[in-house]
Amino acid sequence: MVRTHRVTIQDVAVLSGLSICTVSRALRNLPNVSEKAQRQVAEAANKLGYKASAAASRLAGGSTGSVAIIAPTATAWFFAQAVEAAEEVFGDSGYDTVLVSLRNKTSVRKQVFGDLERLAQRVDGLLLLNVDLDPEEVEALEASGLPVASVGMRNVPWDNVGIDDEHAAWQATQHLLGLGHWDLAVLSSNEHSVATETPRFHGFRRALDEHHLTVHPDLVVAAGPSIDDGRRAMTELITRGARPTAVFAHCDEAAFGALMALREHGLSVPKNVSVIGIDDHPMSWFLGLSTVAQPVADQGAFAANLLCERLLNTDPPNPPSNHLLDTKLIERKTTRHKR
Amino acid sequence: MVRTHRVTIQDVAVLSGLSICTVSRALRNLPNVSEKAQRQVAEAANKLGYKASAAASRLAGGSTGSVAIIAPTATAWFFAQAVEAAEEVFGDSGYDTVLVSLRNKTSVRKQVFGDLERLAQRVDGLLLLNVDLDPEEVEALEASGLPVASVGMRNVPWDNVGIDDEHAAWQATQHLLGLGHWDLAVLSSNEHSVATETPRFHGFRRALDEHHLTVHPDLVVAAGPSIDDGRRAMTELITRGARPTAVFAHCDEAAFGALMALREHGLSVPKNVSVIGIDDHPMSWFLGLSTVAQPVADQGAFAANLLCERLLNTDPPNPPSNHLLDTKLIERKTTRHKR
DNA sequence: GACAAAATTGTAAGCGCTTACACTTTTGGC
DNA sequence: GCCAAAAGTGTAAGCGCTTACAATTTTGTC
Repeated sequence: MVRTHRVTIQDVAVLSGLSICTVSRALRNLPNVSEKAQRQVAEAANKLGYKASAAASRLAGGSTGSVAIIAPTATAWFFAQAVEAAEEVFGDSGYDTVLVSLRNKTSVRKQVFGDLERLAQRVDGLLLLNVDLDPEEVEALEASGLPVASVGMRNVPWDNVGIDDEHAAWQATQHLLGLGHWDLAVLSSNEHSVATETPRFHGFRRALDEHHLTVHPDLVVAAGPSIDDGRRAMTELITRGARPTAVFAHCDEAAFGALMALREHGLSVPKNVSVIGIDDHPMSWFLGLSTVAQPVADQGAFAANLLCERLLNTDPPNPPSNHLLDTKLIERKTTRHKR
Repeated sequence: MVRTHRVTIQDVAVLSGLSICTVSRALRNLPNVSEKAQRQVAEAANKLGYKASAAASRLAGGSTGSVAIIAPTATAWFFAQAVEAAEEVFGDSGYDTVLVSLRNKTSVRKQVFGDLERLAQRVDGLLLLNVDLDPEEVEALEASGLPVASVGMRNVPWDNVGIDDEHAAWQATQHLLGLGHWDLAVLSSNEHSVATETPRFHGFRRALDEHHLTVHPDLVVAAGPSIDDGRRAMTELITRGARPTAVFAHCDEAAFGALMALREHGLSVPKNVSVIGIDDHPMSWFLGLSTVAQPVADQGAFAANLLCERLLNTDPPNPPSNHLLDTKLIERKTTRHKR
């Protein structure tokens, strides 16, 4: 069966005996279409295997059938998981997924948020993963008119799904403190690239506060969500002469890196130093890494679903919702009571 | 500066004092445009900040400004790395990246390759990552007219970048054999979902052949590119009563899983069992995993560049090229001479 | 210089869809 | 039954671009 000519809405109109306009409305489930017409159109479209042209639809003011996922990086474990989970949801809802990795580069970031019109032209909605937005960017997003949903963000004027990052960090830190450690180092980030790092740092600080301890600036070091970054950060700490008895890493991958650096410098875990992360990466169990577990794919899928709902629901613009999923402290072998 | 109306090609035409048609040609660097016109158009477009509408362009028969990356999964380390590297190249060339994860599901796969027309409608080109295509799918791809490039595939009628998978597997296996092991297990795949697994299995077998050994069916077990799969596969092997003295895993993540399973069953590595993988994952160094290193991001970026070239170059359709990058055996602590 | 060929530019017809608006039919109340 | 309101349908004008093809200008040759 060779078809030389693309099946257009016109063909469906002819076959169904209705006008193009009615077909268009029927296909999009708009009101003012009789059940009979609806049925005829569905039948004709189905028989013809009609698929609307995204380009034409878009050009005429309709939807693009795509959504974009914006993430600080696409390689880190968390993001790869969340992206795939979201992509699945989008795919099942008929949307193509455009992946935009900011690659932790200011230039890319400026390019993306500086020209949201371009994106708005090409996608129907945006899913932001842990993007640490500044107020101007939030405003630009609002101005773009694009429906947005996010994972791991705070105080944003759209649907969000995440964990209580501050609490998760508090749990981890509290665990360390409970073991008698007070010289705590943090592998965090001052670059504001990953949104979850700020609340996690706050959670860390709050736990210290509660024990009447203060954050020692020399024990704070930046690390992105990667093994290499964690390793580099921990190495810097050690090289600098810092000798914390415990380390809180903002994610498991950074913690892995820390474990590496510690071992490279002859420090044994947990004998000399305790280490804890957040995530519960599949490697963590094997390495005995204590951590705070969070559901990752769930967050991506959940947020993607929220976005899809907004995209489909035309009528009642519900107020933005914020959903926090549970986290759980998992004690393993990298944390131990201070001797 | 509020702009109420989208800058169209019309605006550029007016400002440059030329016709829409000439502007369109100039913007796309088509022939038959005087240098003067070219300059005027560039200037006007620049001043106006003109960006062509992808939808309009596409509808009229032009390009979409997007490419799709198709991968068996998006979560495995290899794929996350390759995807991000490719996405960067595409982004720098002005293309949006549509991510399509097959999620190792036949249904998704059929859906994607069964309706390439849909994709052809929405993207200008395709980058396939280790997709183990059957002949019909290759044919469908050819029929779609979409420019294609790939990573890790064999005998395909388009540009490909990869490593010599058979050789890499041979290197790994040879290493094991050289250490005196002859009861070798393989964590491979019979599902034909990841393209590199077949040649790797062949490489494994060839090494055995050369030592006049044969592959023992009981020591072959399927495992996708994930820690969980590796763990499950190794557990199955052990539960089944198999007692190989060495294990070759088709990728490092599967090897990690194998290490876990071995430890869970009280088998120590490398004392009781040697383990080797392929990849050189960032964790491998830390775990002391012997492996065959391959450049991953390079492959993704390289293939993406090849695709971009095809997309841009209008004139000479060069014959498809195949590029093999080097691999290197890295001996670490999970492999040891058989006692 | 004249003239054909080559190079450049413009005209206008779509691409396939959405949507304002006009038109026709149905519905419901009295 | 009558009539206004409501519901359903159709007409036609774009959306912003590409591309035959026609029109114009430039180039090259003798």
